[in-house]
Amino acid sequence: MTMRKKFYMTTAIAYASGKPHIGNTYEAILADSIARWKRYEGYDVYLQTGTDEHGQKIEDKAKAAGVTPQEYVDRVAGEIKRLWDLVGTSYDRFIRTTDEDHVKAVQKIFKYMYDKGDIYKGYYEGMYCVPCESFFTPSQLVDGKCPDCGREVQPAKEEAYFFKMSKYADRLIDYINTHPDFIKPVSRKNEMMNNFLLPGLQDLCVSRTSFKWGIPVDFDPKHVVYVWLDALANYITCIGYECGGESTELFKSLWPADLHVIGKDIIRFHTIYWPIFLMALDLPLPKTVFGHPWLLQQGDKMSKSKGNVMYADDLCELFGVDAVRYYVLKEMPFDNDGSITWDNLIERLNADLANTLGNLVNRTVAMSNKYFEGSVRRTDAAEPVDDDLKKVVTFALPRVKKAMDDLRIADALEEIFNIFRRSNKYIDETAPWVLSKDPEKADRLSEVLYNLIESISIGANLLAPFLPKTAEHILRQIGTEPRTIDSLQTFGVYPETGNKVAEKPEILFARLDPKVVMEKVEVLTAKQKKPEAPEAPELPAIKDEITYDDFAKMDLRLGKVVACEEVKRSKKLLKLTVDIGSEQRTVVSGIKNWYKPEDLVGKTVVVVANLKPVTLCGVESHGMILCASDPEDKELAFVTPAAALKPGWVVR
RNA sequence: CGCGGGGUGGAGCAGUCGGUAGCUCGUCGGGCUCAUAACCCGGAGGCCGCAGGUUCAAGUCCUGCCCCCGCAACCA
Repeated sequence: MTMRKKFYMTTAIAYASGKPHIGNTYEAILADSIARWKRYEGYDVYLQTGTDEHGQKIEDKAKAAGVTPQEYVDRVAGEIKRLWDLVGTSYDRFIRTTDEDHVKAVQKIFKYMYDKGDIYKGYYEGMYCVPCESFFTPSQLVDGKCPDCGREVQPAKEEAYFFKMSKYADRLIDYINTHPDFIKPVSRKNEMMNNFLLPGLQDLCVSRTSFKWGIPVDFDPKHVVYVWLDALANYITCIGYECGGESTELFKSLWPADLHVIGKDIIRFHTIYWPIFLMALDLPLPKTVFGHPWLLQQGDKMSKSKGNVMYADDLCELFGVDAVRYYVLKEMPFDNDGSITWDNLIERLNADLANTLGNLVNRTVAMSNKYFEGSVRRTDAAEPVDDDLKKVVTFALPRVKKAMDDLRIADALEEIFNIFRRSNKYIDETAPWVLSKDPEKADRLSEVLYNLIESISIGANLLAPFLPKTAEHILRQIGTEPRTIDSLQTFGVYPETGNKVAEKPEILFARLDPKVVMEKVEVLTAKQKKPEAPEAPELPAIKDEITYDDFAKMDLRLGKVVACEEVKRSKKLLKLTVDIGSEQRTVVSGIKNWYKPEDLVGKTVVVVANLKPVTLCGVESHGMILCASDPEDKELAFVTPAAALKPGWVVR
């Protein structure tokens, strides 16, 4: 008996802060398709997915919802699992980071790293907001105030645990350089190298005391483990890794992972921190980390505030699971972001699923019934025209295989659909309806239909990993069962005689009428938007009371902009030269998105004249220009006096 | 001069080693009637971002410039 080769793959675990949109769900579909393909190829696949349930954000959301964090994540994790199930994700375990085995395992890992000396206790320095109990780096502050509540912050330091990243950096650089398959697509590899590894890694703060909702450090319970260390560890804890002890057989047989499927936004965590954590545990590194692109709605990120969110359950209800799977798999390029729009969706489904595939199956089954009462029989009445069909059909497997090895799912689907396109053409070439008029041609007609059914059979088998239900449906209609992957390169495995197709062809995918669909979409999105309405951008709370003396500390002056230019290499900064009467000041302001330099020259603005200078993108800024904006910074304008007053006059 | 990716017919993309510019959709015309107004064939539509250079020959190599997008750095 031969052991089948194992293939351990994972998705990222989904952050349980809210309902995931179709872009998030895409990852589950993508991973599932790869998993099913690998299984079909004969691998013993273990697919891991789940939810990431700790962290401040979840603690806050729970508080806002008036429930405990556990209640909150129970609800969201349930929703995520439901969606993953809905789209057919064939996972072996759905882990939750609140699962008891995971929690215990993470505590052991933390302890092990600490004992080993890779984690040490130090101090986290930053600006602290007392009411919020939060630390911020200077860059996170808004106008020098707490970004959450807008109150004063003070320099403080907090006890924290740090991980010695630098210790393993050289080994990691070496690993990445000698393992070209480690980071895919390669463009991401350079990004990581140049931005993080080569400049030198900072030690990473791996514990928090500012919130409670996390895995407690068991030997120092006022700390919780940093969410990323917690989350990344799921890849080993879920299969039974026992730190400093005997891991399960499952773990021993599966680790190292063959493939982590993740979004491109978290490549850094998976190609830098995760491998380094593994090195600290003396575990081998995963073979490939695939950072897939994003699915965008009309080129925009989906977000609730934009009101353009599409959810997997809505889409499945409108179009069916396989249609949704097909779209996201097909429309996603390898290293560019894909896009989903209602129009595209409808067009794609009509053209490929309804027309090319659905109609092919339908007409073939209909002809079988019409001409032979559904009986399929091979007659060997071959003609040269058959050769190209057979060639295309039997060559599909190696092509699909190649595409899948490169993780090019869209290309794989394209190859499969070539079978169906070629088959449609074959019908035209052979014109069965003409053959049917000549009783002498009955054998030839039978052979033509056999060829078609065999082609469809091979195509359906190839399609199964991507569109499982559809494949099954097709096979049922042509009266056959799934077959082995190797048999797909042989034309004529479908029984030569005695099989029957379904008596009545069923519509595989009905053509969609854009008008009808859009009406349903309107209903859906209207429903979505309603509860959103009260959530409209709220104004920040009024800050704590101050005294007149506090106010008087500020020196506000009118200034006339005498020159203005962009700060090069910056995205938002303008460098202004402002005449404030007594002198000319250089002030840097982040308003490039709203103003062009020439718009500002000659304008009178209000300058905070006694603000401590700072350097921004290499330019020293002496002061600040007062501006007003909405909470989301969509609109912004500088403040100017109602009459033409002189530069240097005091504002109070 | 921070790093990297990209600009190809209306849309979305391919173009490996430089050698007549392809695919899917849409569009126009034709064909067919087994089928879900579907299927098949054909046409139109591209100075392959701009400007130079190397070459017998460049979308493909080199140089410069413009624009977009990631990542990094700052919205005082």
